[in-house]
Formats: sequence, structure tokens, C-alpha cells
Amino acid sequence: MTTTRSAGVSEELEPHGRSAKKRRAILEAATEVFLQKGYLATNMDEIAALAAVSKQTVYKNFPNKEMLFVEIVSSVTNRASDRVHSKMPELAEGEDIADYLQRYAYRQLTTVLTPRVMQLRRLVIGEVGRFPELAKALFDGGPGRAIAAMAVLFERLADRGLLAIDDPAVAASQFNWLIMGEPLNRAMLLGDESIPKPAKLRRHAAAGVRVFLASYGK
Amino acid sequence: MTTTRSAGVSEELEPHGRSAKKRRAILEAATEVFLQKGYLATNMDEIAALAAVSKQTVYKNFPNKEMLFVEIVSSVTNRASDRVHSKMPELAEGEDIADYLQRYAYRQLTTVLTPRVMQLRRLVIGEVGRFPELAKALFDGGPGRAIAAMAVLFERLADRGLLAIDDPAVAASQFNWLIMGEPLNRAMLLGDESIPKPAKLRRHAAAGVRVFLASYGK
DNA sequence: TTCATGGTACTGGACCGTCTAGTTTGATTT
DNA sequence: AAATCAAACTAGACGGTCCAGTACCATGAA
Repeated sequence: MTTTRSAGVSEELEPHGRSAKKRRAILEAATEVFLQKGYLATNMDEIAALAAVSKQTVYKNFPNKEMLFVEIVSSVTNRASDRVHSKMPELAEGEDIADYLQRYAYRQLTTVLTPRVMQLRRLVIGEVGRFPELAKALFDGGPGRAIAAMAVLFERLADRGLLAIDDPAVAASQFNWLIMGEPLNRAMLLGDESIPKPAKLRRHAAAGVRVFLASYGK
Repeated sequence: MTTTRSAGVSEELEPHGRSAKKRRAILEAATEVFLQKGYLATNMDEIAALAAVSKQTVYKNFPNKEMLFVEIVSSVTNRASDRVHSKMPELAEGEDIADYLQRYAYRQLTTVLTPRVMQLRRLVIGEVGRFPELAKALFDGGPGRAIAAMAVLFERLADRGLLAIDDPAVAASQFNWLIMGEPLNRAMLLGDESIPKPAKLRRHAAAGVRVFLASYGK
């Protein structure tokens, strides 16, 4: 352990020490550059410069480029995953199931179709060969987690007699890709400018929910 | 023009000359290496070695690494796109529409969920920043073309009274992602070993078609 | 048919310039 | 005294070029 000077609780999560601040600056800079240029095209000098820190300080905090990369990608992945899964919309009292599913779908769309998240996906996919663990982590924390959460939700709704679902996992996966497939693939290949505007996403979500409910509605 | 020795028709498409053979060896080797390691991680010496050709010969045929890469990727993209769209299944006389759509879906799945095609997708996605035209080409020749073809098919089936479709383009996109979304995303992030076996793909296709027809069937 | 000739492609490897991960140094800050 | 800084440095990789010599292949002469 390094000199734990006086551990206020807030300092535990985000310490104010000089070193800690620099460390965070490095992480921030590295995130920026790695996400934008990819692993190989990124060089450590640029990270140091952007963090306004000497190269030496970078290497005092992280053993090498690879470790730094893994750390920032894991961190961004986890943050994004948590953001998607916090404040999941609840079914309001007496709310129409279609409206509810549309809200759910729309929320999913807007939290995933973000330049940051899309860059992360592209980056990780491009590095599947070099860093398969990162891809696995993104899979588990992204679509995997989302679909699993949706499955338990669907099961509850089915129990309440609001949906006619035999296999919640299958239904959740179908719902997910009915909603996310098209815009996700588009944004993946055509870049962040191709992300549809909110109004369009709303219509897209509505169309997907319509199909879903034709099969699983009551 | 160089000495056109005697132009048999077959030679026009795949010349036997010494240079031409070497050129093809280079293309083959480059395809192999680029698809496996990505653009930056590939070095020209390795390509030359794998093609059993001197580096000089590589540079006699292609002006630089970038051009070679673009040629490779374009070529693989086009070949894959054509393979997917050749021999599209036709609706047999009196065949059940569900059976037909399942055949269609299964065919789509098995032609796309191939190590080669998946590597190509990963590669292109990872290089969206550096080579956006390649990504656009993959988009147009891949999902874009597939969905467009499906849309005209659905429109025909609707005209024959076999489907109840208002917007064929929307229906085609929904069908496509209902079928392809899950396994495509899985294979993308978890690698080629995660590609499901034919039996599983068949069941997956059937489940997707069921949902689709609940909404668009008659 | 056989042999010489010449043009062209190819080889292998040296080479140049540049880039980059990571280290070292010696001064400066706090 | 500990951390940080700027800058130089090491060691190696890589894109691309160059060059001296070799293999291939057409044509024309013998």
C-alpha cells in the first residue's frame, strides 16, 4: 500500500492527492485517445501530452501500454453498462404495456447509441484478436446483461398476465434485436453521424414494439 | 498494353502469366494476414514471405500498404456479398410460407456466420475511423443489400396475398435483425468458436420466423 | 529445331528514415 | 525527501527504396 494519508470516505473513491489527480488525468487522456484512434495507432507520448504529464509519470502509474489500455477499456465498459442499467423504467400504475415497452426500448436506444459507446464497441471489436477478454466483458456487460435483465422483467410481466411468454430469455433477445439491430449496425459501420434523431428513434421503437406485441401481447 | 500473347477468354479473367500468378499469390497472402491481424499489425515483409515473393514484387504490383489493404477488403466484401445473394431460395409451389421464410433465414445465417465473413466485419469495423469508405461498402453490400432484396421479396409476397405488410422495407429490416441480431453480435464479440451449430441455427430461425409471422402473417 | 540475344520480372538483402515503447538522467517543484 | 518534469536515449520494428545479380520468355538467326 502507498501512504494512506488520512482516509476520508470520499477520498477512497476519488482521492485528492497530487498523484491521484495525475493518475486520473492520465486515465482520462488515455480514454480519449484510445477510443478515438485505437490501440496500435495510439502512442504514449500523445497520452502524456494530453494529460499534461511527463511520460515518466505515465509509466509510474501503469506498467505498460497494454495494461493501461485494458484498464481504460474495462472502466469505460463498466461505466457504460452501469449507466444503461441504472434507473430502468418501471411499469406505471395502469400504464399501457405498449407504451411501457416503447419507453423501455427508447431508453435502451438512446443510452447505447452514443458516440462514446459506439466508439467503445468498434474499438473492442477491432481488438477481439488481441484482447478477447475485453470483448467478453463487453458482451457480458452490454447485450448480455441487458437481455438478462429484460428476461426477468418479461417473466414478471408474464406472471402478472400482461404478456404471453413461454421462454422469457428468447423473447428478451428477440425484443432486444428487433429494437437495437438496425440502428446499432448502421451506427457501427456508418459512423456516429448516422445515429438517428430522437424522433426517428421513437418511431423505430414503436414499430419494433408493435411486432413484438403481435407475438407476445395479450 | 503489354504483350497480349493470345487472349483466350478464360485468361482474361484469370491470367496464367508469371506476373499475374505472383500478383494473385500476393493478394491471397495479404487477405490472409490482414484478416487475421488487422491493418496496423500487419507488416509487408510478412505478406511478401507468405506469398513467397520478394518485397519488391509486392511494391511493383501495389503502390503501398494502404492501397493493397483497400483492394483486399473490397474484393473480399464483394465476393461475400455476391455469395450471399446468389441462389436466393424461391418459394416452392404450394410451400408453407413459414417453411419458406425459415429456409430463407437459415440460408442467411449460414452464409454470414462464417469465420471469413466475421473476420471481415470485425476488421472493417475496427478501421471505420481510418477507412470509412470500406465500412460504407460493407454496409451497402451486406445488410443494406440483403434487406433491400428482402423488401422486394416481401412486397411480392404481399401482392400475392401471402403476407400482410404495409411497409416492406421496415418489415425486411425487422425480419433481418430478428434473425441475425443475436448470433451476429455473439460471434462478433465472442469469436468464431461461438458460432452456433446448424441445428441450433435452425431452431433460432424458426423462433424468429414465428414472431415475424405473428405480426405479418395472414 | 536449336541457339543466341535482349527485355522484363523477380530475388534477396542492404539500407534509409521514421516511429514508438520504455528507460535514464539530472534538474525543479512541493 | 518525494514526486514530477523535460528531454535525451535505447532498441527494435516497419514502410518503402535501391541495387546487383538471376530466371524467364519472346523473338530472330543459324
